[in-house]
Amino acid sequence: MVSKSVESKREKTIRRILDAAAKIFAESGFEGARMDEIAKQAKINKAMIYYHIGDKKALYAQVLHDIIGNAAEHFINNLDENQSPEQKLKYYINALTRTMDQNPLLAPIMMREQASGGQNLPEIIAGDFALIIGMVTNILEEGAKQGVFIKTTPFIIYSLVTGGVMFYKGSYPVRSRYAVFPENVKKLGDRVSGEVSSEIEKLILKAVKK
Amino acid sequence: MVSKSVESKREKTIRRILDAAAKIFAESGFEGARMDEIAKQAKINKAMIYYHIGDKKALYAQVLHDIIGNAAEHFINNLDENQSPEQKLKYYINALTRTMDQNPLLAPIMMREQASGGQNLPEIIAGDFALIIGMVTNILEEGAKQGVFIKTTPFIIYSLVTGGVMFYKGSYPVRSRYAVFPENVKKLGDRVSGEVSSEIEKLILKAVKK
DNA sequence: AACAAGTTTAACTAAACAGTTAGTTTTACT
DNA sequence: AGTAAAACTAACTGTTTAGTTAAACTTGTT
Repeated sequence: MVSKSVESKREKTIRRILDAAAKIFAESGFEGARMDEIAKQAKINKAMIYYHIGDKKALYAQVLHDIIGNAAEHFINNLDENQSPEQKLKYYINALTRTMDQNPLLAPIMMREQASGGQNLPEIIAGDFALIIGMVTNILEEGAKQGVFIKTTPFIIYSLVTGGVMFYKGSYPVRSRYAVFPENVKKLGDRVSGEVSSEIEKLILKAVKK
Repeated sequence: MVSKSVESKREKTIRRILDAAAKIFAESGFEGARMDEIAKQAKINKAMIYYHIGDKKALYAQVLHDIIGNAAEHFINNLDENQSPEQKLKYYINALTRTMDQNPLLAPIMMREQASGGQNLPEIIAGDFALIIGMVTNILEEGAKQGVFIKTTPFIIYSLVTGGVMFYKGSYPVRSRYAVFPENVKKLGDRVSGEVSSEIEKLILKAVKK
């Protein structure tokens, strides 16, 4: 039988590996990530990755599930069905920005996954995305039915919000690296919850309200 | 002296290399791209890349300049300064979507560059982006000064539009691959100019108009 | 035709890489 | 204390990769 302390040691090693892997995959992408570098970052022997988790693909799938799967679940479970469509749409933008700030690796990993056409995206994760898209679609259709929202293509709204937030946050390293960018851009940070979220909420609601 | 026909032969080889490289870099990213695969795709000997252009980094920089630099220039030169801020903002969205459709490699390459924090982004290309951001900023500030637009953070509008368009277009392979996505999403294509552009123009203008 | 400059090729090298293995230490349980 | 399973380590292997080189071919010029 496996005792508690052995279990916790195992879990600790796995946690170190997954944290390091998420960081390296976010920085360098699947192809750019080096197993030796992940091991070094995690301060464990490289063979431990193969022992506890598996090869590079298995490790990547695990990282995706860890980061995206949990976020998606949290997202949907916390939506209050009794709120108005306006409030729900605000909730979505607010929850999205907070999730992105809480896990800064989400934006780069999602962007890379999209750029590669989802070559390494497990179907379960695609299902998580589908749930969120369905949620936003319902909010917008409910609003249109109630006559508070204009008729829109929900996926376009979803794209503007999700893509916009990812773009804003993801552009931070580039914005801050190069001196060529204008000062009004250079003074912005990488935080999207808070003021940025408020402004996006206002803009999007103004756009869709009847 | 270098004659016409030698020159055209040289140019032809370089063109083959750059076209192949753009495709492979878009599909696989900088780290994922293989010099042998680019050579095979271009139907030339791998040594020709090093002879005519240089190493992998130089090739990537050349591809970026070819795709982004030209687009950015075209963008700014075609803006009609005599138009109203509303018309200019519409022009920007319209030009962006047409550029994205004309060059399908732009979206994935830009997304990867952002995800990597611009690790391989030459400063000249960053300057091209800065010009476009400056253009959008001017349009929005001009509109606000004239009292036709509300006061906004221009870079947020820029992010919503650019990120939104890239997200919509970039998500096409994932949307069409997996059966889990709802039908209202599955029926959408990857084209962003035309109907998608019109709807984004309407939404964004509605959002920023006083 | 002879030459030189530009272009192309196939074969090569050295380094980096994912993944393995045999042997060692740690842990939990009796 | 003894033991067996689990966790770990260092050194290794075979392959893939970016980049090179020397020799051959092509083209324009005299």
